[in-house]
Amino acid sequence: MIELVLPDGAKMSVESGIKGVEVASKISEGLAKCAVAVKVNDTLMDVTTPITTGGTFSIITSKNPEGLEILRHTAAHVLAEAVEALYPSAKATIGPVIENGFYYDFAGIIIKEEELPKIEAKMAEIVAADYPIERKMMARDEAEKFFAERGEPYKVEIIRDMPGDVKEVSVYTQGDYVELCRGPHLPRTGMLGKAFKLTKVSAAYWRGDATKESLQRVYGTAFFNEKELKAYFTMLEEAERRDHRKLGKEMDLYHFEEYAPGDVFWHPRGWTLFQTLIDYMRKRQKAVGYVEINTPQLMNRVLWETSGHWDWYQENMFTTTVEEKAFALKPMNCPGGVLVFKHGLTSYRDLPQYIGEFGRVHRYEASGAIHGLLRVRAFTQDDAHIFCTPEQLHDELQKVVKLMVSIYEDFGMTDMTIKLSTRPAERIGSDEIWDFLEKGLAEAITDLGYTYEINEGDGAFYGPKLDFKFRDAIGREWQLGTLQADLNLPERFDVNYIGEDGQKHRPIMLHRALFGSLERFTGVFIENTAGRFPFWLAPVQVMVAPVTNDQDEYAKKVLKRLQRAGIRVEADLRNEKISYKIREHSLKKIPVIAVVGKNEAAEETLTLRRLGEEKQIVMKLEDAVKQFKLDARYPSVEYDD
RNA sequence: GCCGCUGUAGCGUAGUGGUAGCGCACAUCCUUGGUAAGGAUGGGGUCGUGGGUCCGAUUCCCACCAGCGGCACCA
Repeated sequence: MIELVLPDGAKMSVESGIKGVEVASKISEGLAKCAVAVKVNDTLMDVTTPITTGGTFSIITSKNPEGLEILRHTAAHVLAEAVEALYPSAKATIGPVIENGFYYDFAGIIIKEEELPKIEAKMAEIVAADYPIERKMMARDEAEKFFAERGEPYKVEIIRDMPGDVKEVSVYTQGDYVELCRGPHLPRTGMLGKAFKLTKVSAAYWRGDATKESLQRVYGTAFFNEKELKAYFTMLEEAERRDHRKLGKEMDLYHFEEYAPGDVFWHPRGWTLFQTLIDYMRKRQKAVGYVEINTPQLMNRVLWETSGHWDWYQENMFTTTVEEKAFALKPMNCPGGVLVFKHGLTSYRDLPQYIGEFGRVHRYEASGAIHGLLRVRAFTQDDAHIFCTPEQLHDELQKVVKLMVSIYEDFGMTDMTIKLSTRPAERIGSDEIWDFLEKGLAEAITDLGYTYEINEGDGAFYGPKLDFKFRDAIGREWQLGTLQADLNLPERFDVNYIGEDGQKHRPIMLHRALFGSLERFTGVFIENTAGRFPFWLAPVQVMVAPVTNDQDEYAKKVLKRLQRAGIRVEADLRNEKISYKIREHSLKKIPVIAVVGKNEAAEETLTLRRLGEEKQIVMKLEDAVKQFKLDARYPSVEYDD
């Protein structure tokens, strides 16, 4: 006999070897019916696997997040069975659960999007057949032989590559289909139900390695009921409406041309937004001691060889040769910053130094990587390099993180994840330096009460980094802010400061960008706000709209008054009905429409309609000016008045 | 870069082996209307680019360019 402790603390004594589903039916038959899996001592197991050890015990149903993962994992197996049935040349590889669904990768076939309904129909047949899904253990060499005979070379490779101490593996059978898998799974294919859908096809590399063969990936998703499935697709459709590429066109912010793939043509309204972001950042940075520099776009290749970028990234650099001298467009601002710092001698008394640059950099991104404003070939970083002593490192890192978070809060962007990227396999600098810097970054974050995830081996070649990631409309993660610690560039460029002892010492260099790329930040921000910018950021803050042309003179007067107050204002004097103008400027997401008619002209007032609000407010012109001036102020910036 | 898909006016789209429509936008005129589309008329297209097949190609084939979805990459 073994003892199981239920979630409510109740203890249950059962014979060893009992199945999870049998335990469930002891509690209630209903529970047994909807049990997806069980959890014994934090290990998930199939409901049909004999339980031989006592301990904590819980039943996983559709209510648990683990339940949904198991459902989707089983859906992936059903997908694999359907594909192998429909495409005899298909070889199954792997099919994991991912956020919002699952996928399965196949070798030996090409599947087009229009073939997905056919596969879904086959999956439905497998569900209708309601095969029991059975787990059994196989000796490792037996399993290898078994899958080799079934013509599943990828399964064989997976078994071969398992660690040496693995002696047996689990396989799952549903009908004639057999899959190598750790499990657990739904007890029967019928439990998958109807709430699944294949969503897209794409290519993927075997084992994520671009030098290996290309596989056919099929993505899908599954839920416990059709209502949730439908809600998921509704949510996706709404998210697509927030796509910055769509809103960028609708709001007339920017466009691209074939002549310059991945390089933005900013329109007046988009550029105003862009410049406002820079203006805001400049004020925030100035307030905490940053200075600003500007360095050349094009610098001699020798500089990039010194910095190490040539060795690492020459494939991704734009280069040109003039009079037999090779130059490269800067892909980073750091060497420029280093040269400015190095120009002259710096005393320890003058550290730390905060040297900022709104630097435009060019990187030849792979053609398939370009994505709207989120991944471009020319972008502007709100870059800064901080030179400090090792003793100052901890404080300086914390200051950057605090400033970064405060800035995101001003934009209402609080849903971020912080990643610590550690030393890559190929790098420069000694292990002692990496140890010191990785520890410094980790402590800076934890000491401030934030948590981070580790991206093993994902650091830059010259140092570890903290990345601040945000999601776009449909949930893809994009890195915005970055904070990098670097002892290598100072070494390579022989950067020094004069210490108290009169000797030269090596400073630590921090690289940091808070927006990261202004272009990317703009894109993510558009998607986060669905284009409804706060007043202080809106490219056009107020649109003056006369009811009839009789009020044109008053409208012009209002326009001039607001312009003089520094408000970004336009007047729509076209011969159109007021409802037409309201509609048009609302669609362009202009925060305030100031309607002026006969009454307003007579009384020197404005009737204000704020975006998204039905109610109208009548204000004296001068009161409105005061209000707009307050609304236009940047958050977290001190104003003297 | 890899695999698949797409490319028709500024934007959104229909369509075809016999050189193209529609809506919005734009222009002119009528209308001067108080909170999400008033009406009429009109201009605008080498159907992504270059080759090929064909009597004839925007349509079929090939290459290239660009975009989209993933993968790989991302200092």
